[in-house]
Amino acid sequence: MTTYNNQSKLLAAVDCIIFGFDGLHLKILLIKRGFEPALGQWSLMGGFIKKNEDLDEAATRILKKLTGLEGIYLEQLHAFGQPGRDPIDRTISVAYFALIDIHQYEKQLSNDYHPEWFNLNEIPKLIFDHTLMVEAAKEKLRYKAAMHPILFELLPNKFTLPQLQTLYEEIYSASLDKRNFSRKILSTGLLIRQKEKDKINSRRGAYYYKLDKGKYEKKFQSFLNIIPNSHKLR
Amino acid sequence: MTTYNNQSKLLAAVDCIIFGFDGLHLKILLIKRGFEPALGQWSLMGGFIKKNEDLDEAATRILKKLTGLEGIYLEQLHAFGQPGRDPIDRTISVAYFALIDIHQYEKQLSNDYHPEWFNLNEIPKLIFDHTLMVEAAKEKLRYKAAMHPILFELLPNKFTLPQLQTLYEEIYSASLDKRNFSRKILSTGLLIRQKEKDKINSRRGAYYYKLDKGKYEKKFQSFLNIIPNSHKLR
DNA sequence: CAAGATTCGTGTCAAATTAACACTAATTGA
DNA sequence: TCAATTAGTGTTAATTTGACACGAATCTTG
Repeated sequence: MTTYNNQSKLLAAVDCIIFGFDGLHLKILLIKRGFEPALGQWSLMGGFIKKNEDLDEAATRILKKLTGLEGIYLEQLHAFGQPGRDPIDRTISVAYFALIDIHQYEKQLSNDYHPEWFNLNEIPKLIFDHTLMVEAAKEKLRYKAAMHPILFELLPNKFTLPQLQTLYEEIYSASLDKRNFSRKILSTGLLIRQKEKDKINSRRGAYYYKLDKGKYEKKFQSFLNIIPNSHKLR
Repeated sequence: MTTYNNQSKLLAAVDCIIFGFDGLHLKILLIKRGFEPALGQWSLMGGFIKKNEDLDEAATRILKKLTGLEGIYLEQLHAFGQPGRDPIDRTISVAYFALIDIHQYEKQLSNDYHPEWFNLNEIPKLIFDHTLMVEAAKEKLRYKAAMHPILFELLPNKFTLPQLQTLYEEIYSASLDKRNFSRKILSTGLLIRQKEKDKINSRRGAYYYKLDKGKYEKKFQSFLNIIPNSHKLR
């Protein structure tokens, strides 16, 4: 026997939950589905896995197709395989979540997909089980960000501590003490203060910081405890 | 258009990494593959996903087929989809990991699969990408157990603190201070001390404990910090 | 150009948590 | 009954955490 007989084949797809942060709110990028079924309805960006493509490759390809971006933080989230989740044909979808700097994205809007950013609490009805996927992605992002220095991926190359704090506050719907926050963040040693200040968002101006890339790679697995009592969440 | 034309279909499978603990060592259960290709080689227990089956269902079915057990801790680990990972036909496999009480298993060995338990550091060469899967499962188990009270799943209904400590020590290749260990574990309030003692493993005997199931469900998300400096691991 | 408004940046202290550490108690087997 | 083994427990010092408030820098406006 050199084939697997009698096993039913099915379609395999990838869907991407793309997070961005506009300085105030955490958002995800949705598209208007361009083909039947559910043409015109809001959907995650996705696509079928090609014949000679690995899952990660497929996700990277799809992310690039929508955003034009490469070298993005991308992580496999979960495989979804309910029979009937796609009404047309049995399809397993492997969901990925991506964190992008929303400003890099905005520069190049040229798409057939009519993509739009939605605040997390204003997400429209989505096709299939995409709402489930988004929920799972939100949860995983919160889980992971409580322990790993991951949220930098949502900010520009240079960012300020107030920006970073706002992002944490948005993600955890919590307000944080800025003295404790900066103490914890700076104690990781991951940030390098720049000489320039951001004078756009305040009169006085806040120092820009950059990630220490070397330490970032090494320390990625380190656990932060940015959110006081984050272990009591949920 | 009411079908997805021109998309290539493929096979979808589930593979299970089954962990057990014999009181001394953490082990995984492997089988001798019963069909070509790679007949007779060591492999994870797995199977194709059926026509009307969800992924979790498939994993549950496969776990039951091998161990006879139901109601087992089972969690999706990762989807593996390298083209060519199965030399016969393009197959995506969704890996699950399971934690079982090895003693419940031992009671009923009656299998065509010739299953055997292997210590984690004595795992033989496995087919396809199963070695990768096992590595990922080990890592995830260590990650998760550092923060969630999950290891009880590997122990019998009644267990002693020394047993539990040995399990933690085995998983993290660390030796722990038993005073600090018991303080931390008991402070979760998850354990209920029984009146009987385990007189098998020591002369003096150690109290048995049972899980407080109610609190366990509620507190599952709680973060423990059993391993001092677990955040410095890896 | 002075006064007011805004937001940034920083330090202390008390409370809680953590890690390090050693001895007595219970039981069995010789 | 003595020796050997393993269980069970408490204190202290160090570290980490959370709560808390004010002066500094800069821009705007009158």
